[in-house]
Amino acid sequence: MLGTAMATYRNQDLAEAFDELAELTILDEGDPQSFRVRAYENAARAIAGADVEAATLTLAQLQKLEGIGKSGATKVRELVDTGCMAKLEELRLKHPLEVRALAKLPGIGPKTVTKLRAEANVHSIDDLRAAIAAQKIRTIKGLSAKTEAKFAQVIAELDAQGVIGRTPISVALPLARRLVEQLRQVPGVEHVSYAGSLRRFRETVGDIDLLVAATDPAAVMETFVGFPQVDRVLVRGETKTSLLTRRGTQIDLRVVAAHQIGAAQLYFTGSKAHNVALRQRALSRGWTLNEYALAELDGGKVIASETEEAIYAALGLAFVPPTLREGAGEIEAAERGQLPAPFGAVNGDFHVHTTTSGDGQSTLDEMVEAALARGYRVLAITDHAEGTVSGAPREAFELQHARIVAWREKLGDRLLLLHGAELNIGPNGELDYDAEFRARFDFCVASVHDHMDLPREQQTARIVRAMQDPAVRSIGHLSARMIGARPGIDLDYDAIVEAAAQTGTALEVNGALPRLDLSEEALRRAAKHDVKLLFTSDAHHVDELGNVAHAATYAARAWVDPARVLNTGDPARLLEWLKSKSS
DNA sequence: GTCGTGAACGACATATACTATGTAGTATA
Repeated sequence: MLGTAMATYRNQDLAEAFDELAELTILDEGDPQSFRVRAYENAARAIAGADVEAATLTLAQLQKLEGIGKSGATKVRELVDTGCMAKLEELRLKHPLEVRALAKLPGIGPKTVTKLRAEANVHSIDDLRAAIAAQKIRTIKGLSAKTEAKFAQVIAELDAQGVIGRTPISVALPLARRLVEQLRQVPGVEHVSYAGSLRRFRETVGDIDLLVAATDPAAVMETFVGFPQVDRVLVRGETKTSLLTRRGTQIDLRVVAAHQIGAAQLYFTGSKAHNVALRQRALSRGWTLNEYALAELDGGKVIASETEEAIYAALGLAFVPPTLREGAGEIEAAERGQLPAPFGAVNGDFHVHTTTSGDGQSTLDEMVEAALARGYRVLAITDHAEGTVSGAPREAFELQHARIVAWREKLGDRLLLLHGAELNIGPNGELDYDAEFRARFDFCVASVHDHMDLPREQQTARIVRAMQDPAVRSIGHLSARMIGARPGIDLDYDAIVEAAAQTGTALEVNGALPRLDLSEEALRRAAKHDVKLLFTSDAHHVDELGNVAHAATYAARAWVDPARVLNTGDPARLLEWLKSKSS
């Protein structure tokens, strides 16, 4: 089976193909809402949510899936049977990756891309830089010097964040997990993992490093280069292969012997600064550390190589979690046994949407069942309030309240089910509904969804004002950034954190991968005040409840003290805080 | 491109605000 294209198309791969088709069709037709685009998106959703492997279905069976018609079914079969979809290939040629990167810049949509390509010969971000420098943008009909300046600013901001040309973790992590799963299927493979900055949980990654221990490296490489995600192979050797995916992410695969995997993981996880420090430490003990082993300088006798734990232990260090390996004092802390304590298990979620939100995909019942299955003690249902596009009117919340009350009878003490809402924070700190209606909720998270360009003072003031509302218990995705796509709003973090501490408002660490918000910077600032944190999923589907783990992993990068986090470990602290709003 | 009704064709269409331009494009959960 392996080595043939047929065995390798899982529902996720097929759904991705239709999502890509939708993305390319938006560019092609210049309309994000065309019926064709929506049909592709529906098809992607239908396949992703199917409870059978779509690749095993016939044309007729495929068409029985809601949202898949004749054309979609034919495209699925074509891709599964031939390893390629003509329509997709055609659009990829027409709209190369560089063009798609252009379309992802904030403020630039499909229409502008078309105009830039046709009238200024701009086909990439670099072309755009040159056109701006040459003042060519202002000569295009419908654009002006003002637009030109806006484009320049957008590029400058993304450059400052260093995200252009890097892959956001929201793309890299699911891709890496999928590749790991695929490589596990290869005969003779004993170990597969991802390393690099992705394992350290950085927001964006330059490439994805995969590590394999296998008896037959050649077979691994052979299978690897035939994966459906592959666009082209950059380097191919016996132990190292690099390739580029169709989304433009570079993947490096390295094959090592099973007994060397610990040293390899350590080396390829980095960071460089961490590795340098470890190697110096090894030298001071008369040893040498490389990607194969920790060994004696004289004679080369191996001290440790099979696990990272053994290598750290041999060096007299506590195990350093990958998230802390940045060369920022972690070695010294590990030596003294003063690494931050790990977070306890997450015991509740405080940012969860259901189908009451226009964009929610799981029902209240499904969310409650899933929370029970996860062993939660508390669950706050927080659907969008009227201030956002997907928001629900009062009546919908009243209806939901009745259903939540009914659930409470069944739940008893097992789960504290809170009726909440995600309130929108207006440009001046206004909140949805009125104070009387808001007071009926058990838990409100308030967050910013628009007016991203206000000056710092006003952004800060709107959030501080929201925190002063008696109904507001936490602030959601504080900066409203989208990693790699949109910078966060401009905020005076010290003022925010101080106000949060004063009002007893928790700050959410939103674990949705495109957000990871609080940012590391905000988390570090929060540590200076007595501010409480909540790890949340922002789940719109039961499958996304696991985002809380991302929040925890990410927060670990900022050396967050577990005592600051309300919803991990012993629930007593959490339950007490819930009763405590100061006003 | 899909669906449903009736066997070929029409319905489907977040809504709203903002920005830059002077009507269109983009962003938002």
